[in-house]
Amino acid sequence: MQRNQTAYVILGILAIHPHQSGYEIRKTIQQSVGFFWGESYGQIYPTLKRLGAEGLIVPDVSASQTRPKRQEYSLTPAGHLCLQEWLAVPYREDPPRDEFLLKLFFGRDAAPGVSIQHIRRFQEENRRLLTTLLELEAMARAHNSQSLPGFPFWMLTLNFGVAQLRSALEWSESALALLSTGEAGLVSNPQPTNSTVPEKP
Amino acid sequence: MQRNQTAYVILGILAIHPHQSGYEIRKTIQQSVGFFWGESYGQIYPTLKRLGAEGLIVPDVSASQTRPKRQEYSLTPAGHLCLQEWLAVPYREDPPRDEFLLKLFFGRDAAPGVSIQHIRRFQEENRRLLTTLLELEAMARAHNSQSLPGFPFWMLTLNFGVAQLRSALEWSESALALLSTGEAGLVSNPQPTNSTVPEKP
DNA sequence: ACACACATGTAATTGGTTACATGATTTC
DNA sequence: GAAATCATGTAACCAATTACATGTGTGT
Repeated sequence: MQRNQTAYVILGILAIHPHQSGYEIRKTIQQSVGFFWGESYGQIYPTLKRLGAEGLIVPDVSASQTRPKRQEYSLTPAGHLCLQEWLAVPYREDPPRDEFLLKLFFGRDAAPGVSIQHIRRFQEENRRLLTTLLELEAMARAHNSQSLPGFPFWMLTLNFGVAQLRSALEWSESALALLSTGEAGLVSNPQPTNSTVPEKP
Repeated sequence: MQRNQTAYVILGILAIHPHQSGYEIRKTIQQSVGFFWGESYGQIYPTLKRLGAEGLIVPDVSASQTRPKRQEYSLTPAGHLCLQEWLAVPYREDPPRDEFLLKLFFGRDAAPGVSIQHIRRFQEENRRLLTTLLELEAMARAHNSQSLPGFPFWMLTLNFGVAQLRSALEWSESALALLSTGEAGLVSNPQPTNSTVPEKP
């Protein structure tokens, strides 16, 4: 097996952004790959220790300007090599589990209106996420970036997210339309129907 | 806490299709919700026992025509109620983890060509899955179904899958285009470029 | 005779979340 | 001086996969 995924995210983040502490690494993860990857402290701190013991990262001793005590780390050459090797290995897709789709699939056995509610929530969350991603994209384009060597890859994943969300939102409209004829029932929350899918500006 | 997801899939499957054994339940899962949900035997058999002990399902005693010894189960009224309650609870989305996107994101640090390889594989797998789903859809439409009360929900999830896959495939084309200018490197496997995205017939 | 699909299960391990414990620093 | 956020960590728990063990029936 040997799937230490957490370790590799940390290596990858440190490769882009050296001298970060566990706390910062987590924040960076949330802000950059957050929409398709998450890590908890309970996973990060122990892994940081382990990576240090294996010589893949080193705790920064210098530049003790840090206000509260905190430990920053950087990649060693061995760590960078390790990251590169992992990147070359075919990706492994872990078994998918989408509770939203599952509940929808079993919608026949749900009380009337339930599935519609789920789809509504799905829509709202996807809209929210989509606007976040579009903002991120705009910032990235406008701001510095561009010339950074990581930029195209970062854009690629962003574009992927945007494309998936748009398609999910389109689907959700047709899904609601389909269920409204026949389901309906007690459909609360008519909602001011805030526009529809955000478009790129 | 309290997310017994496995238990609910089993209840849901038995609600649609009673008198199934653990082995069959697993097959049914793979064939129906397989593209967004998976279960292993190590999870199914113990859960079956537990659900029996809780009175949510009953082992079928009758109709012992089954060639090899095997235990079939059916929902009890309590089990059906339990399923309904669970369906009404807002879905919980578990933290996303997409190793493909992660490796792509760190593509800057990969050897040349690596990211392209990943995308190629991604494309192939999505094409395969898409054709499978389209076949399923065609069968479902043509075949019996239609009138079954579960049909619209089943279609909804299928349509979702198809939409997501199409959008992913479109994205992958543009991604390859983007990486080909600059990456390239030693791009093996020029591949006979088997058409592109399958269209609906 | 051999292999493969049917069929049921258990044990070990792991990957991961959650909750808890603790304390410093900033901001209101 | 209270609250929020920065910051690091540990322990308990759990869901799930994997590998193993075992045996029957079917087809070649």
